[in-house]
Amino acid sequence: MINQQDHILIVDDDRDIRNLLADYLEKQGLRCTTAADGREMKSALERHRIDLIVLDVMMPGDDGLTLCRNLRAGGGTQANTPVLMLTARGEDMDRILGLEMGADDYLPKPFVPRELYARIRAILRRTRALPPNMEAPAHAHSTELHFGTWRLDTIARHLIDTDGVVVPLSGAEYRLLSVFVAHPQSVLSRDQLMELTQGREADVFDRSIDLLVSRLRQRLRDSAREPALIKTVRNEGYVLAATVTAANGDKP
Amino acid sequence: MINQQDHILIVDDDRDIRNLLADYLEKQGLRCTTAADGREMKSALERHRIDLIVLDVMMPGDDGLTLCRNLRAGGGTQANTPVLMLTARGEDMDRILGLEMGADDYLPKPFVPRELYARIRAILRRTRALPPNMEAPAHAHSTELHFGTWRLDTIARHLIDTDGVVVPLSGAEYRLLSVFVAHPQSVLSRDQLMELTQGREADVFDRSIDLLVSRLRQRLRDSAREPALIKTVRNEGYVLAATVTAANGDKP
DNA sequence: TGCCCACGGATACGCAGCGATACAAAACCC
DNA sequence: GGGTTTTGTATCGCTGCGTATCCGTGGGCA
Repeated sequence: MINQQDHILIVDDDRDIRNLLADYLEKQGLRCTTAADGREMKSALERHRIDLIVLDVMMPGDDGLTLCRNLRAGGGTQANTPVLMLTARGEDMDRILGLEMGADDYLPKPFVPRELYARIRAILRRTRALPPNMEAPAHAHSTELHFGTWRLDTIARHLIDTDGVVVPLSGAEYRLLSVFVAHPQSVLSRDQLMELTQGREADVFDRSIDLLVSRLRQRLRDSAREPALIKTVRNEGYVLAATVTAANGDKP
Repeated sequence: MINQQDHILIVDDDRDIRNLLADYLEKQGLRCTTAADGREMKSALERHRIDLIVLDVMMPGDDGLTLCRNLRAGGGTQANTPVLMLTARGEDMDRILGLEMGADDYLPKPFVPRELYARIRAILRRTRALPPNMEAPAHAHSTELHFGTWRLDTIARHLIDTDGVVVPLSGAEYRLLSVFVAHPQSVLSRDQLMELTQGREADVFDRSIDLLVSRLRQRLRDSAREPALIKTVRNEGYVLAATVTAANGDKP
């Protein structure tokens, strides 16, 4: 498969700065997405697998500090994404890096893009190293997700039906299903699914997602004709038409 | 969590290093105490409420690993204090981070103080974030780790099944399994596994990890076709699909 | 209503990634 | 130093997943 690029999300209200930084970083071989405010940032985080966020402190509406704190506190799947904060000189650096905010580094303006790139690489190198086993015992979130008549065991990475029969999943199938259960009842385009499962973009006439959905439906014993779980939305994508409830898989 | 300064204990036999680090960290707003050996460390722990210990591995007398293990096993009030281990590159990183030793992170020398500060912040943030009452189990020093139907005896370095039958492991097999057990449910790439088990980089078409996994699966009586424990994630690596719990191996 | 046609389902097939076995080199052990 | 155990290399075969292709179908439009 391809050399998976790191994906940077740049959040800044100034359009020129956003584009300038994105252009520079892309020249250095990074992949970039931009967002103008907290709302766009949130939506970008839902649509892409982001490796690092560059966040401006000074912004109208929610400022960078607030956004960073919310990100960390939110507990979403991307709550631990590294953050590099862009600050004006003289701001309270300690607080930014401090425990409350939880940024991974900061860069005072003005700066040269080269410096930004260097810091991004440094942070990525650090975080790339294995996360030390912070969460040894039972995970905060649950290990079994119920939807329809199925349970998805997120530890064993397989399905269990009502009779307790285990249905194994391949790696790609598990990733795809994970994405669906993370976004139930919302239509996911092929681009989004591609992005969220593989972190890469789809070629123009890529049908691999269709095929994967087809294989997943077989696993779920869901027919394409009358799908109970994964419904096709013509010209748009697919939807998981079921409610997902979290339950911990503790056995008595 | 507010203005109360975090208090770091630096344990290193080299006086210059101790002072250098303490000065730097104090400039960053942390409070520091230093200790030259295990005895001083113990006494500092009795006299102060320490938030994090920076511990050098290489020391005359008791080395850092021993001190860390004793700290965890001792069961004192500070038995769960986070530990950041300073190591020479190529040391047995998986054991350091592993559940047996119970360090929270390590930093290979040489490093820049800034890096140390960043990691300290990261650890404090993580441990702060944990609910206050879930004490101990995370890092309780234990000689036996349970996962699936197996127990891993980390002293004898072998496996025990439900019937008490002992399955021996070779050195490489044990190291690999330790890494998996220290990072359950996360997909580990071949590069990471190579790094953590051997401390060296993989050649382009190195298949030694595959082979080792295969041998380990045999030991665990886990088939590659329908793996219950070590699952293959195509193009990515392997994942231990089980929860790991630390238990002390005391038998009634 | 009937035709068109684009979209998506299904099947076939190829390839690269992985599993397994055999064998060689290296390390270890009396 | 010879035998044993462990670990890496070479090779072959299988399979998961992607591409190619064909077919069913459903909606738009006259």
